[in-house]
Amino acid sequence: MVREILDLVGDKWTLYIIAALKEGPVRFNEMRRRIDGISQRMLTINLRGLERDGLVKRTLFPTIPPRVDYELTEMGGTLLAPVMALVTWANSNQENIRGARVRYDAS
Amino acid sequence: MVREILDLVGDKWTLYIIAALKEGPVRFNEMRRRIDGISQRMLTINLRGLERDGLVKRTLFPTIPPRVDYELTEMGGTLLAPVMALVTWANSNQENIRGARVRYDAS
DNA sequence: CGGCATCCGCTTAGATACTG
DNA sequence: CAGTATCTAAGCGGATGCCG
Repeated sequence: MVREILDLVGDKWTLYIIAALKEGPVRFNEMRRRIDGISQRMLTINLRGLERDGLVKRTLFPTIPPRVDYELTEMGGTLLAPVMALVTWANSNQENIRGARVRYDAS
Repeated sequence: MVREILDLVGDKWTLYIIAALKEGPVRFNEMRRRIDGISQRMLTINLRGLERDGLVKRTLFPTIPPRVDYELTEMGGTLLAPVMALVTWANSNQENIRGARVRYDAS
């Protein structure tokens, strides 16, 4: 079960979705734009999963055209810190990693 | 590039490998046993990738039979904290997530 | 023991088209 | 705008066999 959850939070897109929601509610297409490279299909599937797991809340405004807001739930908010720690780590270590790769590939 | 790194840490097995190395050097087959469900092939491939990225150090002892130790590099060690934060989060929230799923599936 | 090479099925995700 | 449906290829990963 813990395994299942780690597979979830360690999923390719989950990190980006959580990070994209850190400022507050975001509409569907706005998220697509924020998460470079994600397809409509993948965003939908992953958002459904996160909603099912109680990490993301979906709010439909039945206007025309329809509007849907996604935001972190309370539990989703508690995941933000660990996720952002990872993002920060990635930012600060990109140079080191690039260097390591160059050295490795050279040998 | 940051994207590439996040894909790395968000990889299915990376989190487990890093976590498995937190106590110190571990031999290949010992890791296999610690990481439930990973195949030899996947462990090898992922360890190579992490070695290339400078996160894991591989030490070969040319004895018979051969012995190979894997351990976190200094940079790999700095990734431990964020990763363990995620693991801890997964542990503390498994009940909430299970509950959320039951509620979602019921509706 | 700690791999690498090959084969292969099956999931996954991207592209595309369609809808309320 | 925010999806759903369908198709397809690409690759992920498991199984197996062999090797130093």
